[in-house]
Amino acid sequence: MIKKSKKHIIIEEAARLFREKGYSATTMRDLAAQVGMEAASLYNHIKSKEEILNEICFSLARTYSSKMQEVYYSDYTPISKIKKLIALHIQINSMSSPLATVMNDEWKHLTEPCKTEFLDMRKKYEYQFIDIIQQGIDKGEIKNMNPRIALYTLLSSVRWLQHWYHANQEHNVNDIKKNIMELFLSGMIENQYEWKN
Amino acid sequence: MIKKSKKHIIIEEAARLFREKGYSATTMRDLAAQVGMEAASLYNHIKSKEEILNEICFSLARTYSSKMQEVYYSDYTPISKIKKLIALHIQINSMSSPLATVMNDEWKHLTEPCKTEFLDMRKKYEYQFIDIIQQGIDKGEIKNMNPRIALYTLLSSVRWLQHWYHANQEHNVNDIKKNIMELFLSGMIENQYEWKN
DNA sequence: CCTACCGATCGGTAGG
DNA sequence: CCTACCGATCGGTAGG
Repeated sequence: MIKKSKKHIIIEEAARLFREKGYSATTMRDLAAQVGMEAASLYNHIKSKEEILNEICFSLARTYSSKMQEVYYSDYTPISKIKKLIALHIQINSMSSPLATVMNDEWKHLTEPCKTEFLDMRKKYEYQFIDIIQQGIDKGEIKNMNPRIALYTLLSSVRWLQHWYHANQEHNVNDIKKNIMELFLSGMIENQYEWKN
Repeated sequence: MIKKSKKHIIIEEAARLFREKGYSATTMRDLAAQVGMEAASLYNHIKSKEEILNEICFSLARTYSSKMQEVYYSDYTPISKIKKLIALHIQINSMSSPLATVMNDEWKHLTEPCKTEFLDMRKKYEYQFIDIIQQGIDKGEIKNMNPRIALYTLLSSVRWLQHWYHANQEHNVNDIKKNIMELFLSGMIENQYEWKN
């Protein structure tokens, strides 16, 4: 991105407002004020409020998808693939960028046919992720667990990082990554402690 | 709850709509249609749209808080306390009730002074939960990890259950509870498998 | 619980 | 990029 077009700036500021107030509660006049122009002038750069949401959701969805293709067809072991994907999610969710929050929380305001297209992309991503987990189970690297439950729990678990961007001073991303990875891969229990009842 | 007052019904239907379309995008006319009356008639039972959101958020917040007091001051070990609290979160998030989703996703539309009051309740809850984890670490039951990171990851990880209420046929709640508990307590890696690099 | 209606504000357009 | 403005719809009220 060599030069930030006005459109680009508008979308960035919109993402910030959508994260803060939600898509529906954000008005074009809010956005115009943020960018420093009148509401009517926004329409010289964007077609509609809806278009902005589309651009946000799909740009990030494409990032996830292309990274998935790269990992899925690589030669790493299933565990290594999973680690790479978790790292990707942590990275994206802990960036100060509001894009992740908006995609995760506001996609339901997409309208057809974009909504279906978006959900299809997500479904494919999840399908490939589940397949990697299943391969890990088949190879004996991963415990025999329900791969869908494991996936949803994994993806869900790193979402809180979205809301933590303001406190990134306390721990850096690598610290957090290490903690979460350890938690998922080998659990929180000390090995010598007997907990099952 | 012996008899469902009209107010109770209105709040329940509102929660369903808020979950589906979001608080801001849900209109009082949508809600009126759902309940089977005119928009103006709603105001014989509730004071404002805002009041509905308040009731939803605080009723569930009180449920969490009172359960926390019960667990926090009990004689169980830290690990057992954590298991009880995770079970509570799984239970609430996997109920078909829309209350959990609304509280989690729409609290930002609360207005002052309710918003601050709500966040204070949440802060206290988190503080007590972190304290339990820290006690587990001090006792050597739990690995030495950052308790705040562990907590947020834990609480975040069960949220996907909210969106899964429609597919509850495939696995029952106990199945899911077992899977998630195992994942958190001892991880997804087979013990004999060497993964650290 | 309804009809009738309010002031405000919404996303967006016309025309320059 | 602005002024001026649009039809629609919002949360809510008056009065019965």
